[in-house]
Amino acid sequence: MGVTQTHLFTEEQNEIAQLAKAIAHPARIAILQHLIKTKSCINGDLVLEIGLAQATISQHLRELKEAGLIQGSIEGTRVNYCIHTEKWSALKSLFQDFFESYSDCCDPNC
Amino acid sequence: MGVTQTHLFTEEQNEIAQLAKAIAHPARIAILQHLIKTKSCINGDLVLEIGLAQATISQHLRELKEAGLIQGSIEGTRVNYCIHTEKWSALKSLFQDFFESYSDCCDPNC
DNA sequence: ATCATTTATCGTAATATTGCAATGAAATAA
DNA sequence: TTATTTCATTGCAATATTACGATAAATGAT
Repeated sequence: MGVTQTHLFTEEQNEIAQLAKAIAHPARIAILQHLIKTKSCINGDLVLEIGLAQATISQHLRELKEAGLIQGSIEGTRVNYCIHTEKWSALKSLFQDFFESYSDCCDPNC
Repeated sequence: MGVTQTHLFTEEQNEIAQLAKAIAHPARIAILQHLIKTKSCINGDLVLEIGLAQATISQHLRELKEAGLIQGSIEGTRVNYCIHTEKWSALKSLFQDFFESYSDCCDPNC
């Protein structure tokens, strides 16, 4: 026990949950917001911006990368991360559809 | 260690992360979808619908209730859960704003 | 009152997440 | 070459999550 029973659920349910989990930490929200604001940034900037240790930031970056939400390109000794536009759009649509599946069905005009 | 450093982040970052965490499990997505489809339901229905034990479903329902996303009303020995409309709308707006903060800033037309 | 039904809670085990110091790896600068 | 800088990875400790059996609490039925 202690492990999510993925096989019990649909692919969509698992996908929504997994992407929600990717953004289910304030540090990762902060990272994404910083990436959006500065259009790109590096690990070092984030360590100063957020108060967490370098190893911890790196770990959060990896999770966001594994979820496909960001991508990094190496520039010398630095790494330039930015939002993965296509994945971001896909996430937006997926969540939008999920949230609207409620309001749509209860909207008296439909 | 092992505990999220909430104090390092803004209230908004913590709120988005916390709500994302509330839906960051396929069982809770399945529960919400079932509530939306049937417009209301009870614990027992969900145990049959989803393959998890009654205690586990009850636990997930509590998490959704604590996040404010659903509310339950007692009907005899049963409990009738439904989506909390206002909170759902708030969640939708919060996520919509977050997702659009990227596309807006990168839209060449703005 | 007794029993059945339904949901919540408790206790516990297995696993996952969070955070960081220490160390590695890779490029640049001296 | 020998530092220095920057990021990734490893290993570990603390805490959180997931799941379920057992049990409690509350209502309704007999």
